[in-house]
Amino acid sequence: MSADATADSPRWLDDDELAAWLGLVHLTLALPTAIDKALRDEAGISHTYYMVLAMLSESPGRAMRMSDLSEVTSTSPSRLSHAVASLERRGWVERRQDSTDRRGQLAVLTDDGMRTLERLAPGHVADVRRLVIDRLTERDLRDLRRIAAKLLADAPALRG
Amino acid sequence: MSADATADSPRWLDDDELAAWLGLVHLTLALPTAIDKALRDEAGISHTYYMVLAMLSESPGRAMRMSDLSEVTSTSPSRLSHAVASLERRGWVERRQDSTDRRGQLAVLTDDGMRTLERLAPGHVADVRRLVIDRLTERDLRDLRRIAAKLLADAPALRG
DNA sequence: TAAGATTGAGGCGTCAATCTTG
DNA sequence: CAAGATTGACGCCTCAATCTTA
Repeated sequence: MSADATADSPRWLDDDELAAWLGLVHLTLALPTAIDKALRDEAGISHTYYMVLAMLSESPGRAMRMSDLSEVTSTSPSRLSHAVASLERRGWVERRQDSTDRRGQLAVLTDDGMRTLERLAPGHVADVRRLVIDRLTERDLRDLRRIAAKLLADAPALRG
Repeated sequence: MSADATADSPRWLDDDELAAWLGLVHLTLALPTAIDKALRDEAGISHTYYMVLAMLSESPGRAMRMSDLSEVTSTSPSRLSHAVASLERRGWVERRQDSTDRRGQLAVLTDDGMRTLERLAPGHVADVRRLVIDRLTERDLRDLRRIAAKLLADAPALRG
């Protein structure tokens, strides 16, 4: 990190660069806050927890290995462990040993967890539309996909 | 929140909308993590704390009212109180009563805080360039500013 | 030795309650 | 009563250490 930290003359950001950066910063602060609050009011869980339920629901057998689940949710192994432990206490997820590799653990969505997800999904999608999708044009969405893909691609620091 | 939560047929996201949304989600998860880690390794503070120091440094007298500081850093009053308390313990910020309105508190950047900011700034800007700015074209930056502005403008849920 | 996963401690943020001043 | 700000409890995330199996 910070390879230029000791350089004498760092290249500061010009006005356009700063505006883009600050826009992105405020977005990364405000958007998770809004989404988290909506889900917390409805079901007492964060967006990360919601994504765990959602990813499991679309996986064969409603089950995934912890390590795979960790990747698709952009979550560290430790964070995921805590999250699944918390969801297990609520009865929405169960853990089983992976039969093919005894180091692995499988997270499985319970019927109760599935019902919770189905109860939350419509409101969540409505929030996503209201906060993001419906505020943007087709062109905006295309540009957003392109920019996000560029920033996430081949960026060790921004991916697992 | 979730005005359509009880609707029978929510409008689900199509593939393009979902790709844009998930791109934004992974960005809002990965980017703060990377920026936080860099600053934490250097000085033991989060990006939010860094922004507090940065905003104070550019204010007249290196001072701002808590409520104003709260707005420009996209931070709740409570969160800011905790942050300034923590920065005060490190000796980087001090608090004073606002002389014009005795309800108000002024956060003031100390000399030590200024030195810390000057030590961190070059590395931080280098990180921002490496992770974001230098990966995007002029056109990308223009599109990013436009999209961020749209999402943050007139959105009660995404602003103070 | 590495890979998969967990644990407990400590830091940060939210929430609700509270205090003071306008 | 409203506005500005703080506090303590609780939940989530990071980090480092640990355990088990490959």
